[in-house]
Amino acid sequence: MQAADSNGGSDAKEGAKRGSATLREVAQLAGVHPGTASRAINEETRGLVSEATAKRVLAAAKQIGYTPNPIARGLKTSRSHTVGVLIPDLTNPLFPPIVRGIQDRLERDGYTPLIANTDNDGEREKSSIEALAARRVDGLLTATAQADSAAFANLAELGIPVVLINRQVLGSSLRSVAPDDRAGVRLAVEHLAGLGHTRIAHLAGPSATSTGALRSQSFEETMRRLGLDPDPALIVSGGAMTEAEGERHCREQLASGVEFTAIVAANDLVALGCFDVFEAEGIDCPGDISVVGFNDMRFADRFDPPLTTIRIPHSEMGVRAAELLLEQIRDPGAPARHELLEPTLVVRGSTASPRP
Amino acid sequence: MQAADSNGGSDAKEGAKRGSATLREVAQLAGVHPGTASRAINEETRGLVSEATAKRVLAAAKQIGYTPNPIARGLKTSRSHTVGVLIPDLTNPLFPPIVRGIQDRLERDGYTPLIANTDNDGEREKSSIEALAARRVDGLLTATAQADSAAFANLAELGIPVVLINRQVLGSSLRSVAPDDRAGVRLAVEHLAGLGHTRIAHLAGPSATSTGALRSQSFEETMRRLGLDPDPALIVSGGAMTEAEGERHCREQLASGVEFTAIVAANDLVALGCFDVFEAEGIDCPGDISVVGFNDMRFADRFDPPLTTIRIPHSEMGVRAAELLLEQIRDPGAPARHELLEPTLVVRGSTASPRP
DNA sequence: ACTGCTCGCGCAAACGGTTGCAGACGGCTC
DNA sequence: GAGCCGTCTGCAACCGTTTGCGCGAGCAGT
Repeated sequence: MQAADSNGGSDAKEGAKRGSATLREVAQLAGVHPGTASRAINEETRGLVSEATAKRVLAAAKQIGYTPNPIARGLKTSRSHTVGVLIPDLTNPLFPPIVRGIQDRLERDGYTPLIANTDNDGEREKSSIEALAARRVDGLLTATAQADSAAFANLAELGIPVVLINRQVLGSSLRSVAPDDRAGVRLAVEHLAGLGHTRIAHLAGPSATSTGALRSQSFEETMRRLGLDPDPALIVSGGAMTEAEGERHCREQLASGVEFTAIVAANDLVALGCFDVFEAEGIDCPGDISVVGFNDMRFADRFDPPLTTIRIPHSEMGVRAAELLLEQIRDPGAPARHELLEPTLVVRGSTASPRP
Repeated sequence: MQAADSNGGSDAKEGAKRGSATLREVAQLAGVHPGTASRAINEETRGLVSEATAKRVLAAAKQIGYTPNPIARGLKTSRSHTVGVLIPDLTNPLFPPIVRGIQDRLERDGYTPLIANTDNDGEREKSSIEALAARRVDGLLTATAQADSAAFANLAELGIPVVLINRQVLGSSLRSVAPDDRAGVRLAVEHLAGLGHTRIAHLAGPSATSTGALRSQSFEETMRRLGLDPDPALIVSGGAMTEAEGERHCREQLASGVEFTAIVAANDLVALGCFDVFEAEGIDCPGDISVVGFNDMRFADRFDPPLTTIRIPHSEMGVRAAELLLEQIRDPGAPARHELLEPTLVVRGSTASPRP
């Protein structure tokens, strides 16, 4: 600050401090070669220099507040210590906890997530992947619903590790972590059947996603196993898993005239859509119709009525996904793994026994 | 370990494609010098080469699928095209829309956000800032409540632009965008007064944050202006703006024995905390006590009762913040600006006239 | 035809680290 | 005491782009 020596350029002296010191400066201060300084500073190569030198270098680094420049390092090592995270929409309450889990786990290992929203739009997804690849991410986590598998195959070819979240591509070598959708739906149907329901409808998600497909598949299986009729007329599928689509499907189902006393919704948002038509049509939930959701997203306990749903460990899902990816980044040859997280039933106010 | 790749060798051809082609290769293919290729590829320097050459280079680039390596570019230009985003907790429903706005706006200009959660912990905040600085972000957006202003001053000194979200440091040169907290609370109080309430309590946030301070300040002012008594016994402040703290404060307020028929909560989460004690104590809302929140976070319309609250344009806030930052990155000399976003009152089911 | 321009392009030096290679040095064995 | 070996450090070549500098060619002016 004190312009003691310089002319006017109060800040332009001492290398301007911009972005802190360089390795070269540290080396100079410690009286060693930059290469040596590099080795001393890097944990893994520290063993290559004498303890005394290491100590001296570290002290020098500390003294002038040196922080390694990851950009420069990345250029040489072609490692960015960065991973891409693809999600449909951060605004969907399902994702923040997942992302949070990812961030926390990644941070521990010095990795930084680059988050991109795709809005479930194939084009956006593709361009996001390209952008991420251009940024030289070391890996990719993706929680998008329908993936252009071509794009991912591409990545795999480039040698960029990928792990899928919340869905899986069967038979592929892509690692994944997802809730046990089948088990979850099983829990839901059994709960409803236990309450005495026999005519249960299913508002399924898009069958193109493993989430949608698995859940409706499990729905049918469980119904059958319990001796109930998985009437195709009671299953409507295809739409996105949003409130709007839930509302639409629920309305359709009601209009079809087929009788039912309970609904297994593809997820909580879809269940919320049902609530909307109930409200509009004067239907009592759970009196007239019971509903169970899926995900147990935040505030599910505060809706009117509080939503009975299937809880999955969101944040843990993020953590595990991050771990799988890290593992794969370090050892690209590791075998593919598909991890399934156990769901649990959370009974609240949206389910009850059917009227006799 | 990585003996995996040696024998199979299927992928090791053609330079392994790892991370796509380099500028040098493009240049070679186009028959020009790398420097020329660089100029041709870069929009801004394209004018320096002949049109014919540019065309040839671009074609070559396209042919071999060249994508510039931002790491290398960043090393040379000391621009990472990356900005840090500091938030307390992504899991707090207030933030996803803000972040989404930031992402969308930044993306348009080729910038990528690096998001870090601080959990309102000073230590974490400091280390996050350091980590972000180490990654050489070009700027910083921060939505954290209480900021160690020293840390930010530090950044400012390093020449890293900062813009504050959802709060402001008065008199500082830091740019900021925030909702007009005073106007918001004014709306809330006027609404309540309009319904006939005279004894209105305020569950304030921490006075150390501009959000908390401004809101409670405006509360008192408005009460006074309306000729109502801003009884200090009706104002409790200090806690974090969470459900738990809201619950605690609400319970305290009730226990104090001071009469009141309405509550202005510091934000929606605090309001939710009130709902919890109402439920536990058998208090009817809005029958016995009216509540108005702040933020109109997602699902505020679905609570029981639907929450009357002050809506602020979250996503727009993110967008504006990003714009301010971009502006400042490009022109560091630009004057400081504090932007205030207009809030609106959203009347729902948690407010009603007091019992006569 | 010669000077003086402008225009396009090549050249090479960065940016800040990492890393294979080789040499210096000291201690050990025989 | 010579040879060998292991340890530590210096050297320099990268990694992929950007960019200041200068040179040669083309062209107009006189």
